[in-house]
Amino acid sequence: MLGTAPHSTARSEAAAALLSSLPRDDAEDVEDQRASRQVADNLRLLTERLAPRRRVVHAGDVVYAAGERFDTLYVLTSGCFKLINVTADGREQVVSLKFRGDWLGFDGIAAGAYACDAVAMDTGEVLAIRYDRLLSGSLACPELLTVLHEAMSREIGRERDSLMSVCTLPADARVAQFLRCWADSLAKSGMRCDQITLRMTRAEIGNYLGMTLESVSRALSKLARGEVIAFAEKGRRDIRIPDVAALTRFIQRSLEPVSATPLQ
Amino acid sequence: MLGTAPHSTARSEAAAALLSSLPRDDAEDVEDQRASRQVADNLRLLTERLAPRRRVVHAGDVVYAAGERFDTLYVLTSGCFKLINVTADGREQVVSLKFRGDWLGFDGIAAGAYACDAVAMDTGEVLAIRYDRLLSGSLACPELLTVLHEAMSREIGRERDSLMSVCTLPADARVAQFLRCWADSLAKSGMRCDQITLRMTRAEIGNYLGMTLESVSRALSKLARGEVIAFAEKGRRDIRIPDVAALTRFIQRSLEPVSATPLQ
DNA sequence: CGGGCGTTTGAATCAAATCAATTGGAGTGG
DNA sequence: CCACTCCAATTGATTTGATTCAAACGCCCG
Repeated sequence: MLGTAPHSTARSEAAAALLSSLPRDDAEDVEDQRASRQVADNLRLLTERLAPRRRVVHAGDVVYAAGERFDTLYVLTSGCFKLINVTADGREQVVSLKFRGDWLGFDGIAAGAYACDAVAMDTGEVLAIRYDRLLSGSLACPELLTVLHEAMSREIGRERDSLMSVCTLPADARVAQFLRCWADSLAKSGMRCDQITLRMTRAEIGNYLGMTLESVSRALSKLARGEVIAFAEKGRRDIRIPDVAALTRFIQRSLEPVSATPLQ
Repeated sequence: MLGTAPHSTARSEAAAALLSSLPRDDAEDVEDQRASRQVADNLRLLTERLAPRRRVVHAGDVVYAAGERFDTLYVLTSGCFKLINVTADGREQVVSLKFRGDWLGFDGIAAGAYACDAVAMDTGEVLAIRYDRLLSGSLACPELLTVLHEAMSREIGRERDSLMSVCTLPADARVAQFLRCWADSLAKSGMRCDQITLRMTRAEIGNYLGMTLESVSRALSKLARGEVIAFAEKGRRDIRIPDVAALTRFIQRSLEPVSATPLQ
C-alpha cells in the first residue's frame, strides 16, 4: 500500500529488518573502494580515448549557464559543483550537487541549450568533452557509451532520491541525509569523509533542501547536541562526521513516530 | 542572489516581466503541435528500426519492478504510468509520471537492475526495446542515439522541475502545477487536455507532491471555488480545465506574498 | 577597531499535518 | 430495487513542525 505523506504508516518494521541485515561498515567500505576504482577507470578511459581539454576552476566559476548553446559535457575530476535552476517565474534553486566522477551538462542535450547554471564551489578540475566527439568516439569504442549512459542513469536515480528526501523526511532528517550524501560522495571518490567542509551557506543548503536557513541551523545544532556530528573548533563550516552510520540511525529514528509500538 | 526557501525574495518583478513576454496561448499551441509531431516521428523511427515487441497493458500492470535485472527499456505509446520508489528504510513514493512518448527504465542502466516499480494507471501500450539491441541498432542509425539521449536528458530536466515544485511552491500551487503538467503532457502527446481523468487517488497525488490527501482535497476545492478548474458533474475524478493559463496565473498569484508592492 | 556577513537562538505566527466526523459513489447481495 | 458495506473524498477542529520576525553573536577582513 502506498502511504500518504511526510510521515507515512507502517515502515518501522520493514525498516528495522532491512537495516539490521546490512553489516554496514565493512561492506560499505568495500563498496566505496569499488566505486572509487570505477570512477578512476572511467576517467582514464575518457582521457585516453577523447583527449579532452582539462580546465581548472575556482569557487564561483560558471562552467555553463542556463540558455547557452549546448555542445559539450563536463566530467568532474576534482572539486565540487552546484547546479542552479531558475524557473520562468523567477524561482531559483540549487537542484543538484556534483562531485568527482559526476558529469555536468546532461540537461542541455534535449533542448540544445543548458537548462541550469553549473557553478564551482571549490577549486577543482573538469574535463570538457564535446558531445559530437563523444558520439563519434563511441563508434570506435562502445564502452564510452556505456560510461555515458550509466552516468545519466545514475543522475536520474539520484534526482529521484532527492525528491524522496524532500517529500518524505522531516527537516532534521533531510539535513542528516544531506550530510550523509555528501560524505558518501566523498567516500566514493576516494577521499576521506570523516571531516567535510561545507562550501555552501546555510541559506544555500536550505534552498537545496526546501527549508529556511534557520531550520538548517537548528537541525545542525540538534545533530551536534546528539553527537551525531561535531563542529570543528573554529567556525561552523567544517563538520566532523565520526560515524556515518550514526546519521543513518538519526534519520531512522526521526521516522518512527513518538514511541510507536502499540503492542502488536 | 539565492533566496532561502519556500517563499523566496524578489521574484515578482522578474516573474511579471518574463510571463508577460510570452504570448502564451497561440505560441503554446504551436509548440505542443511540434512536440506532438516529434513524439510521433520518434515512435515511428523506433518501430521501423528496431521492430520492438508491442505490449498492451491495463491499469495495475507492473511492467518492471525494483530489483529485477535490467535489460529492456520501454517506450509508452499510449496510456500513463507511475514510477514508485521504495527506500531501504521502507519509505514509498510515486517519483514520476509517464505519458505517451516517455521512456521507462532508464533507472536500471546504471546498476543493471531497475530501481523502481513501473505501474500502469490505465489501459495503454508500450514498446519493449532491448537495451543491447538499441545499442547495436544505433551503430547503423545514429539517430537512435539522439532519440535516446534526448529522452534521458528530458527526464533529468523534468525530475529537477519536480524537485523545484516541491521545494518552492506552497501546497495549493503544487497541486495546480501538477494539473498543469498533466494537461501539458496530454497536449504534447496530441490529446485534448481541457478534460482530464486523474487515475490516482488523492492519497497518491499527495504522496507524489509531498503532502497529505486532505491537503490535496482542500487545494482542489479551492481551485474549483476560484473557478480555475471544475469537477465533472458526477464524481470528482474527472477534472475540467477550461483554461490552462488560469492554472499558471493561480500559481503565480500564490507566489506573490499578500499584497506585496512596497511602493517603488 | 569596526563594519559586514553568516550564523545561532528565541518567541510569535502560520501553513500544513493530524484527528475526527460526514458525505457520496460503486459494488454486492438479498 | 433497495439496503448494506466499503472506500474515496470532503470538510471542520485542533495540533504541530517549520517559517517568520527579531535580536545577538562570532568571525573575517580591510
